[in-house]
Amino acid sequence: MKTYNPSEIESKWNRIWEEKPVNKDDGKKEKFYCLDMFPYPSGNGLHVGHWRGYVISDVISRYHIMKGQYVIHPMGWDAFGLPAENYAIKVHEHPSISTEKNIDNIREQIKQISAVYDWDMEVNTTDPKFYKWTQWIFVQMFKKGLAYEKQMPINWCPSCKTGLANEEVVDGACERCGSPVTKKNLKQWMLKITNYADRLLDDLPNLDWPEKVKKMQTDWIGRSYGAEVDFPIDGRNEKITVYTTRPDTLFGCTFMVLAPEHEMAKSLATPENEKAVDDYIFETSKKSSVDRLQNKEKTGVFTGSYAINPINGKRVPIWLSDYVLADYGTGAVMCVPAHDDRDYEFAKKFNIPIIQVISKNGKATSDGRIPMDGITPEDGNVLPENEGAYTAASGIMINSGEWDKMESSELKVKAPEIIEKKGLGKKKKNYKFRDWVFSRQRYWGEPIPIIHCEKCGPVPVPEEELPLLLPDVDSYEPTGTGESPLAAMEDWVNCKCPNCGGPAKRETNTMPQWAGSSWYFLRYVDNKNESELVSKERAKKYLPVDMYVGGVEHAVLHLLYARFYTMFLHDIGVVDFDEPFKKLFNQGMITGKNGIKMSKSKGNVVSPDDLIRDYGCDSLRLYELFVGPPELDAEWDDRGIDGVYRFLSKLYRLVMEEKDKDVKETPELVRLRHQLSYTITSRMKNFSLNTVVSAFMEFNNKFQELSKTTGVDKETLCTYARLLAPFAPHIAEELWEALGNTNSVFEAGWPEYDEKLMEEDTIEIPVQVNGKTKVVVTLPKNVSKDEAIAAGHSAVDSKLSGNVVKEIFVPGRIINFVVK
RNA sequence: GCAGGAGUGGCGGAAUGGCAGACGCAGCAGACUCAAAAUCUGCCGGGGGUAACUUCGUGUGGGUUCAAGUCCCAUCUCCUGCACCA
Repeated sequence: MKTYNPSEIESKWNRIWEEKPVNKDDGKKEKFYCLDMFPYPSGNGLHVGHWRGYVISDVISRYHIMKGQYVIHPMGWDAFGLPAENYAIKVHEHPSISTEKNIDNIREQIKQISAVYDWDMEVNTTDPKFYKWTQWIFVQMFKKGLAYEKQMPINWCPSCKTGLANEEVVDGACERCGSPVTKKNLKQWMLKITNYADRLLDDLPNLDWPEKVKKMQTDWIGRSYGAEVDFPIDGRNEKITVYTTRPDTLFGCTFMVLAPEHEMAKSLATPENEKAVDDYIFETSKKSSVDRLQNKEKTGVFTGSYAINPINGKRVPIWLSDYVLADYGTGAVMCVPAHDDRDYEFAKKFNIPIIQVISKNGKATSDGRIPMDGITPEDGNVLPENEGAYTAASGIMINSGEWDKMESSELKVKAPEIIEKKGLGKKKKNYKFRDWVFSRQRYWGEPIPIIHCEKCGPVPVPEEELPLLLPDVDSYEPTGTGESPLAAMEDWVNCKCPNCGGPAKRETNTMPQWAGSSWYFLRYVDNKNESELVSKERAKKYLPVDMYVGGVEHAVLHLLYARFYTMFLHDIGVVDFDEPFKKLFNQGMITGKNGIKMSKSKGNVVSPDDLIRDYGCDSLRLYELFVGPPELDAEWDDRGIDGVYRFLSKLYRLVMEEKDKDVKETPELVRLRHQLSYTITSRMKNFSLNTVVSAFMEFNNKFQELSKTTGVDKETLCTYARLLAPFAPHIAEELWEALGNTNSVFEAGWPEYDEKLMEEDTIEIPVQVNGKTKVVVTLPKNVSKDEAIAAGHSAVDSKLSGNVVKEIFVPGRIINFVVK
């Protein structure tokens, strides 16, 4: 008897599939686009954690092939960017060489998964034929005014020696290397992603994405509604505009705080406060953003100047404090200590009056006047009833002049308009997120296709001259000066203005890694097109992506950028949809022991190579699924793979023993067959891939038992092979062939099931006494209540002590006697 | 602080309100073997009992229900994300 030999079976079927692909577009099939987040070709190669997402997406792809669809399942390389360049520097090899080597290496590793990738569709972001279009998109954005230059302090990673987008800064540190991020004043190319803020937000509810990711994008964009209010400066013909989401509390404003970076900060200082103000501004400028974030203890300095609250004409002191952010809103806030935690803390620390303007329980405080510790109460100076600020917008307005007795929640909505009508300010919508800093001062990226002309300003490289090739340089290491290594290449930098022909200089910054990944998924389906990014016809036929599988780490970076790019390409007529990914699935991470992330430095990386050699690809695929629910993190344990290997060995032996026996099908076998199809199909639909594997094992155990008695019929074994095909494709093909079939199992279609044929004649029903199961009885499936109760009594009467006060029978479920 | 997720045997994990621990790993005992590996069979949450059986048991405390891992209220711990955004 032949035993299961995975390496023999797998190389055989890999060869056959190479010659006769199982996934074909006959022009009639419905398409299904199943996409993986493409990897950057790191020098370390793949570990079992990388496999997980690829196995999941391949199972989905093969399932859809079995369902009769044409599946677009491509793979490519996100090969520009910092990781690739840092690796090249480390191994002293030009990034173009090291990247190519790494791609060749990873491609071979990915092929070991035996996924149905269509390698004719492969893309590589560093291929000039690809980045021609990355540059083309930038030029289109420039023409539409969405790409613009700005001199400003940006996030700077001193270790990577480049500017970073806000999205790339996590807790004040570089997302890549973890170094604390500093500020550097640089002239930058920016993309006006904020123009798309509302669309990026408002589309989210329609996407079939994990709620977590939608929430992260919502928070990141951070839209808020409120008002800008103008506060005249006392004794000067100037004003300060503040942004507030709580204009309803305007009467409670007792001071104002400006960010130390605010342009008026210095000029507001009165002579006697000048030194303190200067010192404070200087101290703040020295702090890193990490320090500023971590130290939540309020600090501040009084400028000596006052502003006039326009609603009631009261003078309020103007302070500076670093808890106000310069780049959000107007960089100045009105402070209502009674109804804002931060303002409350600040007021307490610096003894500023606190005036309550919302009564929580709908009543004004009884006497309305409670003196505050250490200060003399001014007229109308009231403390909140309890410790701390009352921040909810619900309750009745008090101490608020004409607004008294109004409901706070209603006023909050109406106030911006009231303020606008009174000419005190205007309605305003604000966003937390900023335009996208798009320049990188590094070598290994797409050159930004812009020429700077003294006369004409920035001029795009003419489209027919694209791609603008990344020139070969002697030294590609980052300079750290804020200039790209390209700046040193005078021959390349100096050029003629395409507009006026005069002397001009090329832009020397490159694009961020995200540039290519923001649109690569569009290119797969038309990757050889030299005249268009993607043809209308192919875009219509194959796009957008139906299922996107990848890690959650890209929730606000890649996924937000890709949506922005797609919306833009929609707007200029390249594609006719504006959301790229209909459905998103985030697989959990595979970690080493104790949940520690797999990394070379930790020495806990598990390579798939040895496992494939010892157990085969099918076993590893199954174990990647069996290790736990696909959306949760899972700890890798090498020993677990023995279980799935034993399962496949037993299954193989079963089929080899049963196939020539000519076993007649029995009602039990028919029932099991349909139950199997039903179980696998429904678990597949629920995405419960770990329990799919359990179900295969369970049914295999049942069939092992039956093989000792009635045997297992061919039809049932064939059904098993078809169901197994998306999960363990090689052995499924082998068994399918052994069972006498001459076509591929992937041409056999996904097995249907008939719920009627799944039903058993008898059912097992637990008999409970006071909810505790005492015994299980077997009854006919359509048993009546009376018969069931009678059967229940005869089964447990000997154990009943006391009177039965209630008899419960739930058909097919339970018999329960309530006894007193 | 806010939001989301999780808490079940030695371990990974199963359970449309209806037999808690499926399936697998590890472990124990046995069979085969000169022996080992592989394979096969049985056992495998805690307490009590030779056993039939009994009792407790899904982070903790309450509640709803004939019946709760599952629903409700409160609470603790861990993980993830966001965090002075006015």
